[in-house]
Amino acid sequence: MTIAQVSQKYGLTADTLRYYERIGLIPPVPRNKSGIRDYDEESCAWIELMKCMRAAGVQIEALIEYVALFRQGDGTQEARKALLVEQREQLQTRMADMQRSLDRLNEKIALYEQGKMTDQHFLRRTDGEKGA
Amino acid sequence: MTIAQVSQKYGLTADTLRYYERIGLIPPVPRNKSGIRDYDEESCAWIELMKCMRAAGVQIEALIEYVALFRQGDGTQEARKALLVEQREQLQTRMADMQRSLDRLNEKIALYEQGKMTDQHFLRRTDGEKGA
DNA sequence: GCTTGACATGGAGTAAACTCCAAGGAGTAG
DNA sequence: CTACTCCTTGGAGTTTACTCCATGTCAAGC
Repeated sequence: MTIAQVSQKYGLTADTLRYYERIGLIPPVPRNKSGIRDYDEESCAWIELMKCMRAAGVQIEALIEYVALFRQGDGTQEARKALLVEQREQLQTRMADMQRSLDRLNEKIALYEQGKMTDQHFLRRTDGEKGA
Repeated sequence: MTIAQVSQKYGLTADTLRYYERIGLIPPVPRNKSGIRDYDEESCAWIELMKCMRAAGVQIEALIEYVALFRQGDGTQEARKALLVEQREQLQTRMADMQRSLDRLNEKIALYEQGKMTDQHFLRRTDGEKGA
């Protein structure tokens, strides 16, 4: 597959795909004799994985390190696992933060829906002080 | 409360607190006769709210607009509610992305835990192609 | 009265993650 | 052969959200 096709397939720009490869977020992509990228299934799978991780906010640095360990191979399983566990924890923490935020948004929206929002009332009671 | 105390209380630097006020992420904080900020409960509540929203990744732009509408008052309830609903949707989308990512991390970690990770095996089977 | 320390402002600098661009090569259509 | 399009690289530019800094003010302590 050409870079344009992969770009289309995953909704990432060609620039982003080249950028990901350049910084080591994905392993080097195979090239044809003219030096043009020819993405195979493995490359695509890496891209899809990284798209998923990035969409979830996992830091590029951590992912680069994972790929580096992976490419190094021999005896890096423990380190890789530790890295994944660390990222999982961070992810769970962020999700908990988001849940708290979501709860508050829901409360506020509910107040608006109940029509309890004359401006002056809202001003002092729910946002400024008690945070409904 | 002084800026130092509020900084301490919420774990945000004084620079960040001043920055938030400057860009309108929170309404202007009351000052004493020397022009020094004297945070009251309402200011603190705004800060706490914004800390929560920011921790969840809600964009500053949207929050600034919310505060602007809020300060404008009269007849902006619908717009404010729409804004909150929009942010709630984005938050839910991001949480779903994170859940997908979390599921994949859990799968991978489980494989490492089962000791199914001889390098060559892992290389082709789970990461490169099928993405376990 | 002078020093010290916290706070003020405006503006420059930083980090992360892209995003864009200039210059050039390779394959195809006419 | 020429034009065209898509690809290449290296490097500069952009956006978001802070973070740091120079310079200055003011109240309190010695």
